[in-house]
Amino acid sequence: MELPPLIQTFVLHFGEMGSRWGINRTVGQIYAALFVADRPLNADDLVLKLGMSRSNVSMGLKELESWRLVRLSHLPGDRREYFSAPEDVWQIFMTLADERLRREVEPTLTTLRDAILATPISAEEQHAQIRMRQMHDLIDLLTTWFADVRKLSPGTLQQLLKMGGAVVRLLEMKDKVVGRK
Amino acid sequence: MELPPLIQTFVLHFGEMGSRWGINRTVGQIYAALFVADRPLNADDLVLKLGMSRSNVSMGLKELESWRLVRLSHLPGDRREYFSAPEDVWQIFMTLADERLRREVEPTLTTLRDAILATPISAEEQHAQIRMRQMHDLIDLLTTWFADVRKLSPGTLQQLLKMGGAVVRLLEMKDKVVGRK
DNA sequence: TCTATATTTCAGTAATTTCTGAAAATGCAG
DNA sequence: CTGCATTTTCAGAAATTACTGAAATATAGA
Repeated sequence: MELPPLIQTFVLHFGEMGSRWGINRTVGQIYAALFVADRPLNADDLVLKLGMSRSNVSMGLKELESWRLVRLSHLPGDRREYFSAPEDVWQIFMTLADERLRREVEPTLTTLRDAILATPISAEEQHAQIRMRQMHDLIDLLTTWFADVRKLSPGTLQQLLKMGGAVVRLLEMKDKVVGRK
Repeated sequence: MELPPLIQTFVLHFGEMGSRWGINRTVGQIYAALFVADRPLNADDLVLKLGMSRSNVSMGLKELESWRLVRLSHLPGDRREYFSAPEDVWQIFMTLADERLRREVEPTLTTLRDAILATPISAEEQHAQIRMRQMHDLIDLLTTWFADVRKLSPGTLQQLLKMGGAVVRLLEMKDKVVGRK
């Protein structure tokens, strides 16, 4: 692995984290290397930097493309493809969240809905349905909230996040003004 | 696997999801079975329901205990340990979030902070540090926000989530009242 | 204490996932 | 077209992770 020590630590850490998140280690390393790079990198750059096989890099990049986490570009007079991570970390986070929602959360909600709609044939199944509905409602609440704040401009969203729990005081204020109990 | 079809689908789905999240398939199945069960289950119940070895169940339960996701109980005149998932799905979600923060996010923040504090020995490292700081600040913003709303009562939090992006209108209202531009 | 029951550990095996080199496919430049 | 640079595919090898049965350990009650 041909990387400055500071970057190597980061790349290795992300490899480990990747494997804890169902993304494999080398894919994590590739993304980390692209993320900190000061210019787009081609597949051979990554082979050199990360010390893995060409084919492995190719598969890793395909995987990252399927997550919409990399940008493709070309250099004049160079046929090779160059890859980079988006500049805006906030956008990277949103893309990641969107993909996880689509790949994991949505299928789970579908499974839950189907099970909830089925006719229970025993008390055991009836209780299971109650539990599944609780889980469904929680996931639904969280994803609906996310889809909603997702639409805000990054600036507004950031402002909102910085406020944290303090927004509650505003709610109370509003209730007082409007006159709710 | 000795489970009613409706429950079996749920258990299998959770097994698959578990393996996408760095939690292994059988641990996911065990938790799913406990989650929907209408009474606490002992290890042998799980062996019967899920068709896996006694030792595998034992290891899975240990893993779930380390995530603080199961409750232990005993039946009068029965030495065996009985396991159950907490009643409150909201609490389960919070525990999961807390553990993931502790195990994954905090070590990542530490790695990032260390790298940011190091002295860069090249332009490449200097650029990497800028990127790492961007990532650090985003993760820090999100975790700080979470720690803050985490303290709210489930009721208040739920109310807040239901509002979604609408809270922004309140912020604007406040700014108008207070007189900010 | 001893015994019976329950749980955990762990070494070996099985299953799965990751990784590689070689071959095939792609696609641009001439 | 043809030739060459580049990327992708894929079958097998390597590495990792999961799972099991058997043995060890723990513990409640007699």
